[in-house]
Amino acid sequence: MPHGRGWRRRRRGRGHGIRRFVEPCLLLLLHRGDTHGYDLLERLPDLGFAEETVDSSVVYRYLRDMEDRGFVASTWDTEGAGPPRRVYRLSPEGDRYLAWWIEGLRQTRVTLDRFLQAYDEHMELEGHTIQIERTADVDNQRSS
Amino acid sequence: MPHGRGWRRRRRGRGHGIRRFVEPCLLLLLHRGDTHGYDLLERLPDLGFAEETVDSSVVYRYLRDMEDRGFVASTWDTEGAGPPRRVYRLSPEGDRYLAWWIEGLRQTRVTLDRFLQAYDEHMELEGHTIQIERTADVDNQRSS
DNA sequence: TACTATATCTGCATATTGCAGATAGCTGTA
DNA sequence: TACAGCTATCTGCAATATGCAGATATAGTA
Repeated sequence: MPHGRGWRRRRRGRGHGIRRFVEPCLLLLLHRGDTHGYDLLERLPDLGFAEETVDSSVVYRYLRDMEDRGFVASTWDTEGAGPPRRVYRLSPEGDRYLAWWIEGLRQTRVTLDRFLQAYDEHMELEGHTIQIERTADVDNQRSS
Repeated sequence: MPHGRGWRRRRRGRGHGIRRFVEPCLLLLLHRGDTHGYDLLERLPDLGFAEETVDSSVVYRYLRDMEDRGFVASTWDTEGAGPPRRVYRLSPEGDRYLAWWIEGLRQTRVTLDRFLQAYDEHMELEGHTIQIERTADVDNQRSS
């Protein structure tokens, strides 16, 4: 539960949004080709994180975690300028993991659409009711 | 991060899915009319939780929390059979909170669609590449 | 040297959520 | 009466998710 008492007050966590969404994003980016964490971090905004920024710690933690689970493999790249980079490559398991994610996200979209449609339908009915009430009021005013 | 090492192993949390999604569901249900927690719990499956079940503790906690934040108000109903029920009513604040949720969920849908489209486009390109590679192979076989 | 950009990683606090179980009233039945 | 089962609400706990702050290190530039 949000601790904040006020409106929308939520210092940590983004409140709504899809859980663990960075994970499929990283998987897709890695499916396009091998890279290191910092590069992935910079590419994330193109992939859904237009408004919201992802913290670098989250990206690095997911990468390490996915390596532990065998979805990616890393090697050190000491070529070029700057500090060494840990370059990640998607494994066949990671490929299947991405497919599993996509399946889940498609289901999430169905759920989301169904909910938003339920909302719209309810509000439209509500609108009609208000319309009828207003008409009734007008009639009352006329008849009085 | 998921602690489980195996595939899809995730005993708690549903992994993907929309965070706090029960909250807007409860708000919409309450917008349709006042009711108590148990009734809301039973109505939730109609509203997006077709597959997954929501634990009763989650529902009751969100209701109490939203009451603390002024989005709903409760009264005890001791009429009728069974134990007393705490009946919730949406407040004007709760009404605006629902509207805020809807706004966020529409944004989430945009993000989700954009990601899934990026995936589909990438996979289609991938498919084309494979097609070209295969054609090249066939050509090689022919020329050899 | 000091500052900046690149790059990775850790610790902490908070938030989210499933699971287990406590408590209690009412209903039907052996 | 006893007890099983349904209704109804609530608490504690553990696992997970995630933002924030900051540590560490390399290399280029003023």
